[in-house]
Amino acid sequence: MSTYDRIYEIVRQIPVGQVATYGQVAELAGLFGKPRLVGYALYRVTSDADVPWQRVVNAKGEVSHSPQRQGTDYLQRDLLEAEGIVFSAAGKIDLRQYRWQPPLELVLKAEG
DNA sequence: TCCGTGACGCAAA
DNA sequence: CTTTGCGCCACGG
Repeated sequence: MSTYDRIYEIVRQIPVGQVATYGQVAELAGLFGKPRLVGYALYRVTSDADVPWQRVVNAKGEVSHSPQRQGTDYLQRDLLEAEGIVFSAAGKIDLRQYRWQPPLELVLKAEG
């Protein structure tokens, strides 16, 4: 069970139509204060990995862009809109509405 | 073993 | 609103 495996484990539990932030996923994976690791992990996700990577956005409710992604950022937005998530004119998601509330059991597990 | 490489978050100015 | 600076580290070659 590698660090990245723990991250993927959390992401797999985000329900359709909801999103989590990188920081949130990091905490639930027992990596408080290390949100970058989540980004690094998602960067390595492959299409056959069964991980809904599109449901992870940054703390501002935006899809994070990077030259390295080569268009998958637009794919991410498309996938989310297909799940019913609405983007503002500024390209942002209302986290108050769509943020995933993880089950208490998961939170307690993260706190160890 | 060493090193380059990154989808972030937050506070301050 | 924007720009800095810093924390932080697994993974592949």
